[in-house]
Amino acid sequence: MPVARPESSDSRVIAHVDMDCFYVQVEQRKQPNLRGQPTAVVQYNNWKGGGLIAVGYEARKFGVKRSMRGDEAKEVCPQIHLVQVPVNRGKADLTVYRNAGSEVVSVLSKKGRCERASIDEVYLDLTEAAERMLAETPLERLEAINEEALKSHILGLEMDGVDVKENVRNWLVRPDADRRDKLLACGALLVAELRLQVLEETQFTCSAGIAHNKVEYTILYFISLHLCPTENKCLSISLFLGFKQILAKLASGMNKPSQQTVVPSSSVTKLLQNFPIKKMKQLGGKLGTSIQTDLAVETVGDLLQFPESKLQELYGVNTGTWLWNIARGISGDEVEERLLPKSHGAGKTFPGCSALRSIPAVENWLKELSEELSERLQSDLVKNKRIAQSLTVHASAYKSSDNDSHKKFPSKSGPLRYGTAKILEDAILLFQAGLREYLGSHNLKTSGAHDGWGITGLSVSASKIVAIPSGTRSISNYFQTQDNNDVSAKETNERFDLAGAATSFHSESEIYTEVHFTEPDESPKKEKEGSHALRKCGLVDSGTQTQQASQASIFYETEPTLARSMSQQDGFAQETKPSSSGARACSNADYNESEHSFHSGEFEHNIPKEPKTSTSKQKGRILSNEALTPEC
DNA sequence: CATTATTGGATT
DNA sequence: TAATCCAAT
Repeated sequence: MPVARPESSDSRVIAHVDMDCFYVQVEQRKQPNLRGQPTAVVQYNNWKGGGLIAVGYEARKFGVKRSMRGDEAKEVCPQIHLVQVPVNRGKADLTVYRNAGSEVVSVLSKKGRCERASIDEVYLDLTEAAERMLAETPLERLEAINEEALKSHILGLEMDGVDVKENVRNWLVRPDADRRDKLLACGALLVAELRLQVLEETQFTCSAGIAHNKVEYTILYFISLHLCPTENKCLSISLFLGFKQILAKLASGMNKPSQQTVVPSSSVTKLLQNFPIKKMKQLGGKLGTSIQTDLAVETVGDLLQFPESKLQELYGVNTGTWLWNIARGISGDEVEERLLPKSHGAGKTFPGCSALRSIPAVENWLKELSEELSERLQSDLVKNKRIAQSLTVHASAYKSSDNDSHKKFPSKSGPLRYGTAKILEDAILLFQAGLREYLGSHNLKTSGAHDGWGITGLSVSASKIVAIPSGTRSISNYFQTQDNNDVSAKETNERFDLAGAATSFHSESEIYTEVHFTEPDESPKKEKEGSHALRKCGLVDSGTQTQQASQASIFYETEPTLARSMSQQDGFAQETKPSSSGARACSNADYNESEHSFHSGEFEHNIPKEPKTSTSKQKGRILSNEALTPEC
């Protein structure tokens, strides 16, 4: 539930920066010939042309929409360039976009507190910078104003036809403005600079809103979403909100991306008055719906009539006050300093007939997912000196036999051990625990026998990430929860020596850092599993169960970067891959969405991936070719 | 079971 | 801490 933080007469300067059709921009930077062309990014091309996850502005003019299928997009815009999301290990790989997002963050985080809100969005708290600017340079005497700042849209500012920029300039430097407006004006200047800097350093354009808190931004987001593409929508929304002039103005500027908009507090009340309640952040779901029905409220303005006490008794004290404040554009939501994600996850869905129906099929996919996750954890460790402590496996499933077919598949989690093989091993155990519970009394019998169940989604994620304080040589201290008995700190130390052996080298355009972990003399082999924490959780059945503390005991295996992975992983694969042809043959679900089968010429292929030589993958290719049905 | 893949946050 | 749900993009 939303929690209200007491806060009023808020003079912060909060900006929200949102990349324009980010994935498309990333692809266009990679292939500059796509610039100016109608372009969309699509993933998985073998079913109805794949799903669009980003649509460029040129393509939007043709009515191409996000989450159309590639085929539909082609229908309305035959010239469209469809770029595939990179596929690795049989699944979409968003790494390039994550990295591009990081580039942007590193520019935007220079002027104030910065919160990475998603892969392509950040919040900035520019209060201090704005105050400084105001103190140093009284706006009235500001000579050179960034051209970009002059293009700002000021909500509520009447545009009397003449020179728009002059109008904006006047607003920005208006001597009789109150302090809060002046701060916003400074914010607008700062953001203009930042956006230019982003463009210079990354070649990406972005749009931004500047307001006194996070909530006000919601409005901008709504407006930009709905006004952006077409004139028609623009008109209807304008009428709907009753702000024809302002919004029309805004809309005309929205033709091109790369805009910024200021929300002076004087404009907030009017804007919120007719703002649809369901579009407010946090109210898009059930709470929003119940407010609509309980109170017959359609817009934020409608909420104003209800006293705080009434809202509190209906929705609880916290949510009640939160609502009361929101209706008045008041929000104490802080911008959290956070440049890095709090968790990593790799997942894939297996819709329709692609559902996984055998344990080996599931294990194969868990392997792919675990590899990706491990790679990302490794990179996070090296780049950011952070360690994840918890591993979670989620699945969704159906059960056709039992009438109870819509039972939820339980998620399972436990301590995370580093190393691809360890992660896979634990992921499999967690999955099996989930499956047993899911199937209840059903005995899963032998590995391949599917008893009317199917897995329609799988994901493996890592969370509880903690930083290793810089200057620390050993990390063991940062893992253990108080009770640790059988794995001594000393032993863990021996296994992981971060600062000790870090070297870096260049490779193409990227910089990799290689960290050598010291291997324990006697490698912890299978026997070591007896002490694994999962056993303690009862997730594996073993007679020889060693008593084990619940601490996150982490065994680092050496993780070199490129070439090595083959031998090691293949070795492991053989170990874990329970069955071969038999079980595989019965499952067309095995690798049914591999990247090899696209319709030639229909897509702009993403940099031909180097043949990822993995035995499992090759087997998968062969299999999927014969197992693929036209629809599937 | 065809809006996928990820995130983050809150509740219990 | 684990599991579950919800919301957002």
